[in-house]
Amino acid sequence: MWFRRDLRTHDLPALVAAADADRLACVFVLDPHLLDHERVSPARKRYLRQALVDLDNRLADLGGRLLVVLGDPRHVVPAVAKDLEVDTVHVTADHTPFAVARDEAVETALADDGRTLERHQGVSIAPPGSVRTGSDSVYKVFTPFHRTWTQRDHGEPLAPPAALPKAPDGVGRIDTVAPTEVAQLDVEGPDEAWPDGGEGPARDRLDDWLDGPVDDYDDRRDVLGVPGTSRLSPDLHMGCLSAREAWTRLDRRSPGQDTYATELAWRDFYLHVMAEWPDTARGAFREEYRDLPWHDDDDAFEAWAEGQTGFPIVDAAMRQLVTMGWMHNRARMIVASFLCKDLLVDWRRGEAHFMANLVDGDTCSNNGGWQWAAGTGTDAQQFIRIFNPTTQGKRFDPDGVYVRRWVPELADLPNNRIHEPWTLSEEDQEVLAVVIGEDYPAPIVDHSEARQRAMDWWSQAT
DNA sequence: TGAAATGTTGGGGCG
DNA sequence: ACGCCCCAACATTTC
Repeated sequence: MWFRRDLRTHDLPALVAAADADRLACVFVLDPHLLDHERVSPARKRYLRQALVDLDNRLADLGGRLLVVLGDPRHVVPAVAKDLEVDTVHVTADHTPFAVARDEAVETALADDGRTLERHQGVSIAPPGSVRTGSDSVYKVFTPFHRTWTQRDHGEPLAPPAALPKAPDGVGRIDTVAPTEVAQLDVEGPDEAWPDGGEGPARDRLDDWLDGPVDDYDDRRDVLGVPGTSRLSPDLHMGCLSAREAWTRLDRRSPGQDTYATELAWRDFYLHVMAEWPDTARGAFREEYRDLPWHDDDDAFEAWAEGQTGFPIVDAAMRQLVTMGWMHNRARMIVASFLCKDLLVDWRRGEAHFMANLVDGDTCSNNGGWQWAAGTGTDAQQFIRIFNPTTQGKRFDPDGVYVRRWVPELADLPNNRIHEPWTLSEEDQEVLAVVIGEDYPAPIVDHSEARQRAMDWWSQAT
């Protein structure tokens, strides 16, 4: 069993199948890719380390253990398979272009020695490609996808195996590192802000979520200053939770549960889109938007990334991202619109910045969300969708709780100014010690001018 | 899971 | 009591 982003024992078809063998080794390969500072957030490394320890403990309870091997899986997996003389390597199929290419390479190398790579379902709720239109194509629009997807029987979650087979002889010869000793992932961070990784903490979070908060999801999911969302995204991304189990355990007793189920469907949708059209990982889903003349404006990008745009709601969100490794979904939409429309910076730069900082950074969901914001994706509208950061702030952070938390220099502003501090009189700026341009940046763009510029740019380019 | 412009409605102040 | 005006709140249309 080769674990990747399925670090759990519950509802894991690959593990159930692997547990049927006479002998079983459980392996995780720590790819140098997972250590790249430019691409993987510290919160995510810490999560991964804790998840490996948790998984090792769980496997131990079933009579197994987790072998953590350092290196490139393209070499490590075939080599370990050879050393242990295994017939079959079981995996949970992953659908990003990177994962698909990696698995094909491993499959080929295994086949050279007569071994098999066996893929199982388990990242998404419905297998990619299985939800199809009447004309037998993959859906490009969410709403009809959702209709079909909801009617589908996704099956019942599987229990963990009762026990695991003995390890193969020769397992002691494999060069491993104990899960508790993976120094490369030993990252210190603000404990209260970073989620603990692993199936144990993830299942606790799911239990707590389903125990009540999910029923208020409909009303509270867009309120930025309130913990009204599930916060399960890292658990689902790393596979410490089965999305299918989360979905199955909803009993639809409240609008909140229905709305949450729809969010799980969005996750499946973007995964299905990526599996079918892998080029979307590199550029616009819609061909006509692949060569838009985005502005290569480094100063604007830096101001955005550092939370120094002068728009409180944007700056709050960007600072939350860097500190927590996480950002509220409503805020993700706001900052994405700001980067793509107000600043006209290529959405792929924002996508990469998110991937490098998010604890949950998921290729499919992140890409789908960015393309939604940029207007290049499956949901492209005839009109150009441009968020007004001030309006969004007033609507979704009416009391300024979110802004005050993440932009402390604005904490003393009254509610009716907190989302547009530049409208304070000079006297008020002095009194409140928030002089615009000194204590807090002046807005780097005039939104209404930027909006017009974006609309002109869009009509020129398309 | 948009924003802004435009249209409609209804309450309150006032002559 | 009534008409008129203003304006906020809400709905619809347009981009």
